[in-house]
Amino acid sequence: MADLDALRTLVAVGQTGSLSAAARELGVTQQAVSARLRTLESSLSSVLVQRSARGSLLTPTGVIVAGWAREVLAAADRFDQSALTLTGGRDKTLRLAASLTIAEHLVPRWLNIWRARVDEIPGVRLTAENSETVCRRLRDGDADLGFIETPDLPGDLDHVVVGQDELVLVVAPTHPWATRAEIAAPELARTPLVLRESGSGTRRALDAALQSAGTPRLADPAAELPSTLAVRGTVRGGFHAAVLSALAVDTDLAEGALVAVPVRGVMLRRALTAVWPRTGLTGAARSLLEAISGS
Amino acid sequence: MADLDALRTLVAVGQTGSLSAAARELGVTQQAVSARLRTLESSLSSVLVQRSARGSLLTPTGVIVAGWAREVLAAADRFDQSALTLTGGRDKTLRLAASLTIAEHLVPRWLNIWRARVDEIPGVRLTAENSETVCRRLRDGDADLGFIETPDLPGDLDHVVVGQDELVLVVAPTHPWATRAEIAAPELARTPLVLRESGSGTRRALDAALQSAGTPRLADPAAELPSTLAVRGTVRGGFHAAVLSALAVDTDLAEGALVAVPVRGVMLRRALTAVWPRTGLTGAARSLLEAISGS
DNA sequence: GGGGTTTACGTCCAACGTAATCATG
DNA sequence: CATGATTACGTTGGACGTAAACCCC
Repeated sequence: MADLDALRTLVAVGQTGSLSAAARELGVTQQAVSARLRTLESSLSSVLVQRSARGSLLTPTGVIVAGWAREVLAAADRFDQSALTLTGGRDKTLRLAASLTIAEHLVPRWLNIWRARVDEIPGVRLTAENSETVCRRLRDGDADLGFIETPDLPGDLDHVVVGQDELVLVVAPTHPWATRAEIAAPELARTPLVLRESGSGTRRALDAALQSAGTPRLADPAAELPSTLAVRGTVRGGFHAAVLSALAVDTDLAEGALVAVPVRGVMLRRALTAVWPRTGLTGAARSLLEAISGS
Repeated sequence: MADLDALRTLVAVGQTGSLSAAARELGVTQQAVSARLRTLESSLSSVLVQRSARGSLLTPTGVIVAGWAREVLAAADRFDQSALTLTGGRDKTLRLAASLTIAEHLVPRWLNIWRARVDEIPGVRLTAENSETVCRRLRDGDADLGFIETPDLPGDLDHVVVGQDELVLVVAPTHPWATRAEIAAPELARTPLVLRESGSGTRRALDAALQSAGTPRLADPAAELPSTLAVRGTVRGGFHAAVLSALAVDTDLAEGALVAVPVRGVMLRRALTAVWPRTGLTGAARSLLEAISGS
């Protein structure tokens, strides 16, 4: 609805107190700022800026809209920061290889913490792939540090546990299970769920957990979808339940779009492990690991 | 850097598993989707989608980028939701009037909770103004429910406390105080701070708290700025400290862009109060209040 | 007169839709 | 041959910069 440039403009006006100053900061003409603002104001049908002959102030409405805008811009900045790690700098960059869930949710967070603790962090290049590939890259010297979520650790690499990932049973708020206090493991196992294709890390972890809890094997899935994204979408539709990483659904849970249902009789949890070659940690990798574990 | 439509497109492709399906969902031609995707891919210089003659799948990189994109889109959706409350529907809408900090940070959150708990919430119109104006609107029948953060409650309105707002002393991570265990109230009072103009609610609250703690009056400010936005920016510059609402800086604190320093010897805290006319609460207002307090 | 702002106008690029082409199961 | 993707091309609208005018201390 509202484009990012318009929001950035509003915030700049709020910070500087003048359209022209905001224009200088943004590197556009003052007229462009004026135009952007009027477009934004009309699209919200609210007056956001009190213009005057010597400076402009945000109206009360402008203040709160600018506050809301800051949230969006912060999210966009985080995206840009994360995206930068895909291409990475040239030399002296820290090369990370992480399995999907970790690369998506945890690595950006860790890099943020690292940035806050260390004055100047080196460039980072992040690649996302499955656990076996992560380990192969480390052996081949194509990566300095890896993160995996499988229980089976390779013997020829050093490792340390850096966190836990919990799997949670989620349903839409309208689903019958949404109001259940808990679901017993066997009932979960025999109910058709929305699942990733077999072989996916999350599905293997669920399988393994149920098996070690002694419940019957998983029922045939209600649907088998190629991505967590698609699974989430289907669950929000309201007809089926799924088991997903807590990391993947935490915002949905916080917003109330999905509901977590406790499962009794099985430990749905797996360790997240950092791995690196026996030849040792590079300085940057060691520094990052320290930042992660110190948090 | 990346525009929202491109991100939306990527997510749609991930959910549907095909460019054409995504195009239908987005209401554009399939060619447009193809073009958007290629622009995005080249701007990130990464392959995000594995195209094939019968469907397309996200690459591992595509999966994590789509995940990051979802965060941005969720933030944008929250913005749109909040922005809707500025114009509001027509009749049967709940008219809220809130002071700035509450309107900016809390009302959107409360409405989300309300939405999650009640099947269908009515339209909402939100106006932001200072506490006196909020009360006047309630008396005049121009609003159904108000939220204020002043300690002085008008006697002719009903009220209930709905939360607490904490004021926190914040500095940049590079500021000398960033590593201090605590600051004593008198030291805070005699240090020039970055403040809002006198008369602002936050400044009055700080003044009152220090006074009731028996410390000397506040020193002359290091700078007097017209908006919290500007104050935040100056503090991030690193030279000065400020006292701001915890609500206004929580994301900065979480990201490590600012550091909170405990203050000893003074209670920097104020109640957030819902107020409404003696004539009673409307049904919608009562329902909202219940959702807030039940959370 | 020196910020600060708006109005007017011409330019240009980026995004889209139509149409034709290619690939695959 | 139906489905899905790309390439090619012409149109257009929105966003920007230049220029001129206005307003207030």
